[in-house]
Amino acid sequence: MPTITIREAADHAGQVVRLQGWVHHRTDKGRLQFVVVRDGTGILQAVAFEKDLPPAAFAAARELTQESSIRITGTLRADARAPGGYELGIDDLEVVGLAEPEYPIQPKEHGVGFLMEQRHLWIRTPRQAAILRIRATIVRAIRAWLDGHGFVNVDTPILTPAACEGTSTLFGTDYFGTPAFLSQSGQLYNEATIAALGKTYCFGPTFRAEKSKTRRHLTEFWMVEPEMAFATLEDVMEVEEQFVSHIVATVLAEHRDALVDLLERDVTALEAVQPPFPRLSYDEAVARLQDGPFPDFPWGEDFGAPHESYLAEQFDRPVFVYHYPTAAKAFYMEEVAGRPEVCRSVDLLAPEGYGEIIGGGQRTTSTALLERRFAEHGLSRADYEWYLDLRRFGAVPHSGFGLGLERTVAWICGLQHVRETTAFPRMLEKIYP
RNA sequence: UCCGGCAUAGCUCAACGGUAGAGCAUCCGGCUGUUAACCGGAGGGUUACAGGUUCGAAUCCUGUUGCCGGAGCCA
Repeated sequence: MPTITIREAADHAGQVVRLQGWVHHRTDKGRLQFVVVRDGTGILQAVAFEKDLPPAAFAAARELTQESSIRITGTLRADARAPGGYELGIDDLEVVGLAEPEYPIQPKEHGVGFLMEQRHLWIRTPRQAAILRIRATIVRAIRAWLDGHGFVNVDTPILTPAACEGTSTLFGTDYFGTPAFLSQSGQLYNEATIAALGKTYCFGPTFRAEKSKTRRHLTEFWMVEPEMAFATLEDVMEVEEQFVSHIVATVLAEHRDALVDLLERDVTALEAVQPPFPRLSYDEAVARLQDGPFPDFPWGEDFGAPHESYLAEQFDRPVFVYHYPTAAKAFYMEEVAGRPEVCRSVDLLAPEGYGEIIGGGQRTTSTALLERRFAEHGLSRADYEWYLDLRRFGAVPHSGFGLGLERTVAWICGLQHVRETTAFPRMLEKIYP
């Protein structure tokens, strides 16, 4: 007798099979019990008639509580009355672990505050499980595309001696008596590794101790940061549009049903994500804002969420905004030739109000410019001697970007908040469970 | 950190100055086709906390805490 998973149930219609999983829901009809089983791959209705089971097994079926783990055997058959079209006619049942009564999460509406407190159980629900599966697919697509395009995975340290960018707040810790910080970016390190390997990327957790409290912020999130030697801003945009399109196409190919059925995602919006993406200079973007609902938007300011949403709304696919004001961006950005007030940076704004999912640009090769920026940003030059070495010994034009995994998952899945994109989100003042 | 809102049974909510309630969940009973089943019964509360106003406060006022939404900042 084969032990099957629910995903492959249709292939076993007419056969006697074994299935193990958790009780998602039970309907007690007396001498007839409906047991809806969840096994991590799907959901299947099983039905136990008293006459078909050993008396002890049927008695156990009558006592099943929500989320009890069970092992059942029976005949799998097509039945239009069952959700999903297939049903398991139980002929024996074994309780593996009887769940205590009053499982907190019911098949009804709950508040998000309550669900986050129960996150360790909430992830069992089909919708949450589907999101985590899609996240895993996105991670795989990211690695597959980069690995297939000559990038070498070089992971960078999480414990770091100083700020990478100097702007955001860092989580501090003690490193054998000296202060250390949790990394907020691996980029600076990969500016070093590209001189050894050409094209590299790091992909791991990133920490920002910002007091940010919005639907697009986590204090711990994952970021993939590709970096390329001999690459310009224009090169990076071409890479980004190919890369993002591949990620979206992979999810559509593997999870269309989950997107439509469980997440109620409008997949036509995702199907539009094909290269090339529209390109807008910061100057043009500001002009659009001023001609639109933000006539007083001052040139030089960074965009807020409403501005990003307005710009992104005008296109059916992600849009690049490049050549931001130098003052609004990180210290390592290369200047635009002849216009030092703007820099060779580029952000990628996702459609449908999801905002910036990628930030990137061309890094400066000028030690003089870096030394000036350290002073302007209040950074200690001594912390960055190694970074200056990269300019002293064979500097090349180089560029890269960082893609926020959780924002990308939220966008592709059509979620209202990034907290559902990771199993155990870390948010402002929230670290349980 | 700032602005706004909310806090009543395990959950989702009602009661809005006059005896604290419902649905779901739980427990007991019934039912051979349920789809968040249905029917009958039971238990379940320091109305977030502290103070104040009042004959009387879940309700009005002040403070605290927590949560939700948004902003700034960022990916």
